[in-house]
Amino acid sequence: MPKGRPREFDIQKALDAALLLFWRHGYEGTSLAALTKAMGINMPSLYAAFGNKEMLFRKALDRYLQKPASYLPMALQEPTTRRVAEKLFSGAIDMAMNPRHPDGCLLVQGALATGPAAAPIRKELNLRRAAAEAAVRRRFEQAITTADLPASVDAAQLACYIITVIWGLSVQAASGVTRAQLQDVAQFAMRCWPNWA
Amino acid sequence: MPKGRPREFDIQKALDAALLLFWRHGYEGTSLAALTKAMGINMPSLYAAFGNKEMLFRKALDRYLQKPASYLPMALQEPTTRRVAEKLFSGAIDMAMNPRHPDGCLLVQGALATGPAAAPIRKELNLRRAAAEAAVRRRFEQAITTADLPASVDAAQLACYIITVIWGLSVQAASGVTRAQLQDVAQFAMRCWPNWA
DNA sequence: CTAATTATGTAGCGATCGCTAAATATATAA
DNA sequence: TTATATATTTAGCGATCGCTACATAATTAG
Repeated sequence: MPKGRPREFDIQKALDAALLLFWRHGYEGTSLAALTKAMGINMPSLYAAFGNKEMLFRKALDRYLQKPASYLPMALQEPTTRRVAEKLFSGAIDMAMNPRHPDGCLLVQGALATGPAAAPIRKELNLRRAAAEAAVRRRFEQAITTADLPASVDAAQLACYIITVIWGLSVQAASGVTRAQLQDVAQFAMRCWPNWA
Repeated sequence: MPKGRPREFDIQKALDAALLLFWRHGYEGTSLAALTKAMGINMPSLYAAFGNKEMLFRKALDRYLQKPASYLPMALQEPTTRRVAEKLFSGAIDMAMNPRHPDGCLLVQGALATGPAAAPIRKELNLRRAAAEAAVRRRFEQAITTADLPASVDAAQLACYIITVIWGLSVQAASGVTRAQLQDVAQFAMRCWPNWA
């Protein structure tokens, strides 16, 4: 046990509460007053445990990627690229429509357009979205070497298409569209999967 | 000429300046101080001419839909649904990548996730996005009656797919993706256009 | 025990938020 | 001219923003 007075709150539960708020209201739309209230702690405890608002958001973002958004690395482990794509869509829809947390994707609605003060967070999310697309691209490049995809396919282009549709699904989810509609979109999007040589 | 002291600024140019700020920084990320500076007027003039921040945003939104986002109703006038879809994509990309104004789409990045104070604006944008999708759906429904689309096609599903991809393209545009990449995505998305009976 | 260390609660910092009262300036109407 | 009406300027309102100083409480080390 460390020295000093022990912390009276669960740092993970507090982080989860912060994640939910950032997810629902965005980085700029979430005030520290709302955060401390939802986390059940007061301001000095928040600053001692997480640094400041920006660091708190980054830690909530890490947690988001590890837990609710883990569908993406999971999907990349599917044996065929077609099943990878299908899993990416179904996983994105399941997450964006899970009633246990806000609709949509934190990477998209966390800070898409912000004031100058939140520019570092906006850029961080840009990088994370680009990283997600790069992970999908690498998976497709690998599939070309194993002949699961024809060599004529542009892996980067295919990944950009899949990810673009997923960001679109995230926007739709945040807009109140039904799960069935998103599933129809995903099914439709899979119609242009490469059969071509 | 009306009575009283004449207005010393062009109300349309001021509105355009406000539109650019809202577009780039979102509703919450745009302060009235930044607005008055960019519009070249002071606060009482802004309130006399536009009401308040929310009304100013709504008027900027109207102007956005009439001018930069007019590609959508234009595209719906194309003779065939395939060309409608192609024009929707190319128009969306041209607008979201026009260097004369911020990247992306105001309907998406204006207020996707907000704090409670901006909830009315967020809901307004939800409605406008839904209205855009409904307009595309009606165009496709009409195409079924003229046999440009087979009756087996679900017009609502097709419209939802097209619009979802466009929102995704808007997110990608706001992320710094290149025009060529978006054009590849659009070309790829058109691969699943109905040839089926 | 005392000393050192860490967390909590209270209170409030300076800055910015959206917004407006009051005075002044410039036009038309009589 | 005088009265009326609208716009601009200056100044600052109350509220909230992110953040922190300070005192107090609770633990370990010695």
